[in-house]
Amino acid sequence: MSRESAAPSAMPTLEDVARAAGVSRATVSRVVNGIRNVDPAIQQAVRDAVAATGYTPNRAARSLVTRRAETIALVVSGAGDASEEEQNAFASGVFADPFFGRVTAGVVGYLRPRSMHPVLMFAETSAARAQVVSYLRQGSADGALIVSTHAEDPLPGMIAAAGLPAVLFARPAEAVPISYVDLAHQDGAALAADHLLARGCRRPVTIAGPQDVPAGRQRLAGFQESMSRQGHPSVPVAEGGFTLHSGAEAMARLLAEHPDLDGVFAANDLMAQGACQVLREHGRQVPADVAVVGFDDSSVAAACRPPLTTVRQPVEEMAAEMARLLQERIEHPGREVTSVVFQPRLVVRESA
Amino acid sequence: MSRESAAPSAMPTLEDVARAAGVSRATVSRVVNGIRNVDPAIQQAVRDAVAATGYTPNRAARSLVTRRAETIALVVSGAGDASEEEQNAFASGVFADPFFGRVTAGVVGYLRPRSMHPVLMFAETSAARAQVVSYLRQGSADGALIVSTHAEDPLPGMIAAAGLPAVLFARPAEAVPISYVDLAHQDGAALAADHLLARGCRRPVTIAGPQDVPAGRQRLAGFQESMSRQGHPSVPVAEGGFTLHSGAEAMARLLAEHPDLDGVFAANDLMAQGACQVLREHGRQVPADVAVVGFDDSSVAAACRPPLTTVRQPVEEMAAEMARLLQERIEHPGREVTSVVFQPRLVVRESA
DNA sequence: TTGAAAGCGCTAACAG
DNA sequence: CTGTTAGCGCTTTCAA
Repeated sequence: MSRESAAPSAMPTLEDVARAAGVSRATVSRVVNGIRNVDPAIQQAVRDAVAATGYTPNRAARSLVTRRAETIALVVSGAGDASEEEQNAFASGVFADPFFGRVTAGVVGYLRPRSMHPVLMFAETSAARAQVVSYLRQGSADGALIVSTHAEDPLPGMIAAAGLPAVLFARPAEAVPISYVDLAHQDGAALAADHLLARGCRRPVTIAGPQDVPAGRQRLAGFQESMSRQGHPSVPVAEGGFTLHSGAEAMARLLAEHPDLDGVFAANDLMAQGACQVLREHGRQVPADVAVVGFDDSSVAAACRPPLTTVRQPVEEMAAEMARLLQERIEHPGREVTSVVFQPRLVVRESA
Repeated sequence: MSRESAAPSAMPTLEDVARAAGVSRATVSRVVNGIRNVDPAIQQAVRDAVAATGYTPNRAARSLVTRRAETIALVVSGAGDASEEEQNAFASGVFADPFFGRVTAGVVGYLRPRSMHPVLMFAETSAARAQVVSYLRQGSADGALIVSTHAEDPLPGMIAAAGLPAVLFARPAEAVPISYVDLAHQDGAALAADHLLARGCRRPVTIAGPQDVPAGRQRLAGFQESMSRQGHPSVPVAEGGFTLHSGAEAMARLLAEHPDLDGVFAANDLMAQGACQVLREHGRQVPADVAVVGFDDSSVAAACRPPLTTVRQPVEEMAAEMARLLQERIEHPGREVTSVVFQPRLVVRESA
């Protein structure tokens, strides 16, 4: 038999439990919600009745009166307006970067112990962005955790304008009254510069991230500044797009123009991995001939050959903090927005 | 000013719109839900009122009466009972495999045009599994899309026993009255075997997936069977765990025991990539000295050096089909469970 | 400490 | 074609 019993229609309600326990709905509600001032004996009776009936509170009914969905949205946002095909590519592409998996893990790590689960949304088109706003306005979620992939992302502004609770990963390009968590990217890049120089690099180059993304700009600035302060005022730069492929291409360009380079700082691990591949294909040993430092300490850093020396961005902790900030904001809508900036640290492996 | 206006308390209701339009709640409800039989003039008046008031239907209220959450759960399930630390590792580890990103993309691709969004849940401990069941029983989601990482996963059984709508990715180890989508793994592995032999391999070996996972077992069986039929009754096997690292280790073992090998079939791309790394480190050229075929056609296949010849598993389409089957099941609970098996195909790149 | 009663915002008969 | 009327299942004053 592959026919299932129609369980849903038989779902017991508070009323059923109340009848079974010989008390009122209100009393059952109280013990279910752990409110004191209920006679221990009755409390036990209710608990038995709950077990006997297999009662589970109906979330919609509860939300209707509490005005809380007990759900938050995790939205991966982009800019622009992609075609439907590009949309799907966006969704798979996003997870090709281990970064988002870490964000997810951090968010779930915080939410789950609190019996909450994130609703996953992508917002790379104006229609999708409108869907996100409407989702929140419907009360389907109490707030949003937003991870933008572009600086000109209009979503934070839309959310702020609608007065909806949200927290961003990374400070937005233009000031918006929304809390965010971020990393001291410049400090991290400086760490990379210092390490490269300390191990004796004479001709450093860098594969920068996209310069229309704050993190990309800041990492480059931090690297250049530290280098410049230490006698390397103009380090060759090739811009990549935070992908493995773009990192490989950038490395090839750099190699062509500066064959004598002996150290490279890639603005993320994926590009560092691409750089390592190209370096090897050009017969350069890493780190013997060329030292490579990445950024993020994502899963590819350890998997890369050789394992990548990199700047650690504590994504999971940052994501958890984001969730915490959001919850705080949902509970206390009046409070000032507060942001948290994490400090990176260098993780030395074999590539430099 | 960083204080936001308290929008939520002022959310307009159907009543407000009705008053503004000079009609009844029911009429407003009708036009909002696109039900015919409403005078065009009134329809317009209502639409204007909706726009004027900025009305958005309250999801909880609607769910309460329709008994539909319009939400589905996407659960990544495991077996066993991990510690809290392992739990977080599970969550990040899951997304380290591009497979899950593709599943997510496929699911979202189907759901989004229907204004639905998945709630992401991990279920690798008994407590987490209980949370999933309770989440569904609460009516927080209308059904579940389950992707198991282990064969002994008890979740499908629990879901089936509770009579909750669900669809699985991959056929469960023991029969459970739940629909599933799956791939003809054996056929795919046979494709790989044929290709290896066709290009002249004389001493093939294989890096199998974990043998406690059906897909792992089936891919090995399909490969062996096809090989055996073509004169290679006992191909050397090393078992891996579907991770890059395990693939590298398996390759090293195989290389040590069978230095003359000239072709390897890895049961997934990640392991194939690990194999390529080890092969290169041992001075073997791919594909000149050793041909390598992977499985999945995940994002790493194209990124690998050299690009991987692999067996394509149309994960996105399978995931979308899963969502479709679930929706069907939610709408027609009485119907028989139906499953769909997809056919793999070979994607030839450079590694073989 | 407990119960009665009033909704939360919406949909869905059922009349008209 | 439109309005009236019941609730959906739950929380929460307010009395008792």
